[in-house]
Amino acid sequence: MSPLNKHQLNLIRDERREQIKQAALKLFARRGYPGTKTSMIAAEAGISEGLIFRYFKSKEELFTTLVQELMEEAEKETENLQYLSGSPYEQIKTLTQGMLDESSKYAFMFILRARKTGEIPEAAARILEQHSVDVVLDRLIPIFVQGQQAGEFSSGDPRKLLAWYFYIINCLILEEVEMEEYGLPDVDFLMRLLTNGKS
Amino acid sequence: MSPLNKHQLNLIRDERREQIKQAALKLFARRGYPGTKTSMIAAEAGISEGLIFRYFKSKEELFTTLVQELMEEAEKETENLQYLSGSPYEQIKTLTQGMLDESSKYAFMFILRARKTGEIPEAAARILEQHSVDVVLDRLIPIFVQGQQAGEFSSGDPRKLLAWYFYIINCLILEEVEMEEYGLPDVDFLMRLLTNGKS
Amino acid sequence: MSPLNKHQLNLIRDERREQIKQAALKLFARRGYPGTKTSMIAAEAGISEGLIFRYFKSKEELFTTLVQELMEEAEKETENLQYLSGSPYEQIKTLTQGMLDESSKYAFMFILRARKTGEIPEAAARILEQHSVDVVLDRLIPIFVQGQQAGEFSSGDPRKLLAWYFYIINCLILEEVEMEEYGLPDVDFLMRLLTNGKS
Amino acid sequence: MSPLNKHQLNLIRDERREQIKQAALKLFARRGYPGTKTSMIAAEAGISEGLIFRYFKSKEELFTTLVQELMEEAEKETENLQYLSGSPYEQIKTLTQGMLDESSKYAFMFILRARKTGEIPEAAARILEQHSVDVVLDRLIPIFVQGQQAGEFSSGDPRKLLAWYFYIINCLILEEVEMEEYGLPDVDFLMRLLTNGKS
DNA sequence: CATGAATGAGTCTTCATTCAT
DNA sequence: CATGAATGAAGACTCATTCAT
Repeated sequence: MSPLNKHQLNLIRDERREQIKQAALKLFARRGYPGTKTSMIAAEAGISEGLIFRYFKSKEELFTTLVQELMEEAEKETENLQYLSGSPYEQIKTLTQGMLDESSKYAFMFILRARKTGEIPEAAARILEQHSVDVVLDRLIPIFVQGQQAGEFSSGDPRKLLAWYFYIINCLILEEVEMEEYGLPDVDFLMRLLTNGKS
Repeated sequence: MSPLNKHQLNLIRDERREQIKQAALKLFARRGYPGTKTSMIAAEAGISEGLIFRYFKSKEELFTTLVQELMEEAEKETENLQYLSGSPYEQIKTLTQGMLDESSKYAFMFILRARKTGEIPEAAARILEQHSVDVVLDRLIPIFVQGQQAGEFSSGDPRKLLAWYFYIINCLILEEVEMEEYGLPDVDFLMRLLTNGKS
Repeated sequence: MSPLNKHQLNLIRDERREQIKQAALKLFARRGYPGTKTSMIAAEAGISEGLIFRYFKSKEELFTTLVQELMEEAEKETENLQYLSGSPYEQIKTLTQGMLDESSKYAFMFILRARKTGEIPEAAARILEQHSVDVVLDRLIPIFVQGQQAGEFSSGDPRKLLAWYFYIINCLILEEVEMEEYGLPDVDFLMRLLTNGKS
Repeated sequence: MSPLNKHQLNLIRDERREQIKQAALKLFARRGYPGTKTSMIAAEAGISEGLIFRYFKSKEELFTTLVQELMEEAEKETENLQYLSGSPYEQIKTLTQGMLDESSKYAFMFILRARKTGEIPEAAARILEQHSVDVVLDRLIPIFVQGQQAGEFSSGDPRKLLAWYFYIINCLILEEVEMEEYGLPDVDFLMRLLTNGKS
């Protein structure tokens, strides 16, 4: 009787849900939680405003869902750090490049902004608290120390240097301004922060 | 005749005005124009919400006043760049330090955020347009080139290197997160972006 | 000890009170109760805003006092109607002129506006209710009938004609617009409403 | 696809818009711009306060829209004056009757009040300035003069007599108080202002 | 399922009123 | 007594959310 069978409906549902999540991700990433109006999400997703609420109980749930899923992904990615290959320099560079890459840009931006701004739903805040950032740093320290020993990286407290370095990378991701003239600083330029500049 | 003379009243008015401006500066700097509620400004200034409107016609005027005054100050500061002393490295370092300094932090953050976000009152946007950022960069190029010749700075397009460098400094100012463990990256660390790392 | 003795203080008090009442009368008359801000009254009276409240407990009390006093005066004036002299035409004309006269303009306007607008304090409304407008009309009817018999006024229900006539006079008082070109209609013109136009 | 087609939605929108405009017209006409609260308009229209703002950007825009539309209509009506028929007396009477008629009452009252009170939005004031009232008067003068020659109207400066007459009509429209006993003065009564009273 | 009209709680702003001086 | 700075409750407007269609 119904023109669409159950399976087809599920496909539509999933697709719509994804569509909304993508739109929301981008907007929350750039504008934060309170700065993102549901009307903007609807416009970005190309749907009506009301429809969002058939897929997510509230703006809050939509946001929290995104936090949840992104953190799970991040967890997995963190695991994959061990499979980085090449010299220490190359490994860090690859990682950096990955972070600055268009494809994952909004995911990083979203999480970073959520962390920075206190202004997120309680539930989302709790999820974020469960996932420490330091884990990543810890994994990178051995690589960095190796690089120091190889003379690729400048000497100094590895933890501090990496913390500062990634702090800067994070800031760049968050700001995302398209520099009109020169574009984003390239990765080799950024890596100077870690090297002796001899390379 | 009057219980408080005119002079005393003016002092009170000026003080209140300043108090409101300081509170607003801090909040606008961190949260942007729409993200800052007048109730927050009142709370930060320790006054009632209504009082703001005896000193400023509207939230919009308060914001625009800040933009105006800060840009005038910036203009003056730009003039002072010529009086920087020391080696090129030291000059850039001093400048950087000044930008990251607590005392001027909110001023920079305010202007940077205003520029980045389109979401400011029309009037404020027009004031910002009148003041180019590139002026500062142009003033620094000769210094930088001198530093390159002296071997203090790495070679490369001076304009591009400086643009990238200050872009990063700007991002740091904008983000302002207190890194729990190590604090903000120190200036010598940041300056590695410009040097060969030999120093 | 005090530079002003009690008597002098009372003089000041009375004068100030009168000053405030005059200012308020004018403004309430023109703009009605809610349309008149206390700041306007203060400005019109040339005093500070706060001072009003040393002489009147509230805007409401100020308004109600005015209603009260004006109604008492009106009562007296109504008595005086019997002393009008001249022909019926002249008597009505004199009365009309008196109503349109600058000196009593605001008093009439005030009361008329108060009556028309429901938007006045409860207490004021109750005072107004106690004083019927019809009393005046009733007093005029004999005069008007006399005029009809004398051929000065056109025939017809005297009460209705007078009611309409004064309704129009009231409207003119209420509107008070300065007609640029010709000024307010003059009384003889208005009186045509009551006469045969033969005069 | 959509549950209501575009046409139906437009009907709803137009109807609501009209509903709001009617409610606003009535209230603005009676109470003026600042005296009319949006909550009153909502109540009068039988809708929620917020809904007004989906149809009009602001109270100001709602008011200005009304001014605009009413002035356009007035323009057309002014054109139609030439098609008045009957004797001069009948023509003026018809016109007067039209102005006092229930159906157009609020439109006249609205415009008259807007003109009288300076307290309207800038944009509305500018529209009003573009439309002179004198045009109507000028059109009526020939008719009136004809009536004078025919002995229907009393002699005297036609422009002045008409100005006074319509000034009074305007006042009546503005005041609109329902006279309990006798209702509004009827038109023949008012016309006595212009005639010799012989008729 | 999808739409967008409708609602109401919260923000910006005004204004009567209070109060320190 | 007189001032004007300060307050808070109410009006204008926005936006997440609901719901008839």
